[in-house]
Amino acid sequence: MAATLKDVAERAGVSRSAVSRAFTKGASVAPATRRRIEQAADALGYRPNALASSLTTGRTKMIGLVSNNFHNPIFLTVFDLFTRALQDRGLRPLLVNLTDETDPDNSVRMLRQYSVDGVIVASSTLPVSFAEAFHAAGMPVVHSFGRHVTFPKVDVIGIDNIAAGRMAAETLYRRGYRNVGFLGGPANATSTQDRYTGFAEGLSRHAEMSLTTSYAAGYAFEAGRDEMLRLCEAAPLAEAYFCGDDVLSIGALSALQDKGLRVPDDVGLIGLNNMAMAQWQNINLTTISNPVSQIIEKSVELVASSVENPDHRPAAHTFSCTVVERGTLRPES
Amino acid sequence: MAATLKDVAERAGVSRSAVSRAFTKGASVAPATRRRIEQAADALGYRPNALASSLTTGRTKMIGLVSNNFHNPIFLTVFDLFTRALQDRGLRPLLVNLTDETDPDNSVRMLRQYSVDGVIVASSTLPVSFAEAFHAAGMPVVHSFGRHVTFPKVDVIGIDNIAAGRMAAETLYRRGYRNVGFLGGPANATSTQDRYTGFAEGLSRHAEMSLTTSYAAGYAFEAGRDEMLRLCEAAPLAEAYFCGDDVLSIGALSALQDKGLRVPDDVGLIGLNNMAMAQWQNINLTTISNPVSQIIEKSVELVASSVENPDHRPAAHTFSCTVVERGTLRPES
DNA sequence: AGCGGGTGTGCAACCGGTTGCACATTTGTC
DNA sequence: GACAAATGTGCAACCGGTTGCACACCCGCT
Repeated sequence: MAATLKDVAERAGVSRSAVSRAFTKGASVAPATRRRIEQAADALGYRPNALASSLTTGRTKMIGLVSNNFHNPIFLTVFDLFTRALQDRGLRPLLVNLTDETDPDNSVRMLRQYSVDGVIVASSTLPVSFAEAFHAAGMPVVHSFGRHVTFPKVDVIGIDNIAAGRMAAETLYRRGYRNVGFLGGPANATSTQDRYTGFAEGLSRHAEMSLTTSYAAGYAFEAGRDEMLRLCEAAPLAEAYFCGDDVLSIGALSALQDKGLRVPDDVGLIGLNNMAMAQWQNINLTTISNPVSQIIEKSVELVASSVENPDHRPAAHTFSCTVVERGTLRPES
Repeated sequence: MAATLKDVAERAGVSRSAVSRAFTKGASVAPATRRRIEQAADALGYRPNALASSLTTGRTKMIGLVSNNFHNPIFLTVFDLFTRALQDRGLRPLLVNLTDETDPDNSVRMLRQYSVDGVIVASSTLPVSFAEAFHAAGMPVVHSFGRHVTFPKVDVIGIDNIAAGRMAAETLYRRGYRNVGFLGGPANATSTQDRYTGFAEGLSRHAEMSLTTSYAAGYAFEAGRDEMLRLCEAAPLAEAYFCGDDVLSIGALSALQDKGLRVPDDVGLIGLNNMAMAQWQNINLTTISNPVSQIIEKSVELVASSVENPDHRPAAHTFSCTVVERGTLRPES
């Protein structure tokens, strides 16, 4: 069906090598031959087969994009930015949806079979070992939104969740809240753990602060809502909650509204991520920004460069967060 | 680095063909040989290279997933379901993000170079001709969420937007609204056009209905909000609006709340899609359901089967919508 | 023992490209 | 005009698999 190298070569009256060279940047081809080849190629609608050439060049220009966060609205932005950043560099995202899988073996095997040039693991919940499995299988890999560690085995690009937790603690303290709660995501997610650690540590700097802790079943609206409804029933509420993620905050907000409680007058809320929806005027969530686009830009840059330079030294690339003041905490007095 | 057919063959003391056959379903291999080969393969961690085999089999098991709706929250669900449905059949999604591109040439070229087995165009805004371009280039293609036409050149799977528009009209009529508005998505999107057509036609069956029309700049929260703010300034509002999409409705809702108007007491709203967020209790949007998961299941089934059977007869597969009663329209009297 | 049919395996060509090497041709230099 | 260097092109091998064909082998049957 589709024209091949041979077809073009015959039509142009040259060898297959000549045609191949006419299509590879930097090869030497006489101007006249090049013209003849281009004409023949145009006439036949010829395009070199990327997969066939990958066999000899060892490059497919495909990048595995592995994720498990298909329920958090922020990932719409994440996928948008990743795919565009990759496309801008001529790379193609091969998408892998993990859905509850925590064992990397399947993905590793599959992405090896497809000879991807590199892998991006985009997840704030997977353990460090997940991304390392790709590295062990010989693939360049970066872990975006992953846990910040000082000497990682693979590149990690994200925020320092512990610092973000501290920032939340400090923010609540300065607004005069004393009796506060942590409403985290799933307890086994690294981001939940680190945000909790930082939050608790930040609070402990101020003797008068007290903390109650609970975990939602997932990073999703319903999970946040259910957990907050439970809290409303169970015991007196805290004055303010640090939610492990914006979508949890919004769920919590909905629960509080249902219970007839006003935010921030009765209960304060602060989220994390600053996803697009947080600034919707009917939500107007005070939150901590996650510099998603910087993280993604850096991730793609790193995966692209470690394809070229396989023995590059992995590091943690950490971007800083800032508090975004909106309407779900009382103002600083 | 990675083990190849040859390595396994040498280790097992057989020919390369034997190894190949041991890995292809239905080929005849003596039990004893198979065992030796499997041992050797395990020892070397061998996995057949999917791309190399695609050269001779003509199948890559990759499917191009082309979309331009990376800002509508419903697409998070869409990507989740598509990737899972594809994976369940052993297919791999190669994601293409169009971002403002309306010319299919680039995508067609790229997906041909990667020899994808088929293409899914997932978009409610692209013209019919877009998906047809892949068909013309010899690739099996389905258009999910595309315009319903009676004799399409490629498979179209989605809802009948004209019928959905009529349904919205009828719903508003039965609830006693007489003076209504259409707040559409971008005027050049096929879904906007068809929903408008159906809505206007539905209204015209009742002499006493009157209609005002306006279009938001895109299928996005801010676009809906901005347009509704403009309407609030410009002229007396209609009693109720049919918004071309849930996310527009939510934007409109936010605008109305800001203006101190109550929904549904002062103004009614009905959306379309029934995305997850529409049932969030602080939104609680009355809307028309879009049977997304049926559409996706059917799309994947069709693309997979038209890979096997290339000269299959394309058709429009239309799923029906229903009104989802929630809190943004006054009750039927 | 002889024969027919089925099963298992290797050879070699092929899929659609790339690339080292050898050689021919052009170009530049004095 | 002679010679070296630079440039352009084809041959053939290779990337990692698949597959048609030929052939060897084993089995059961008369």
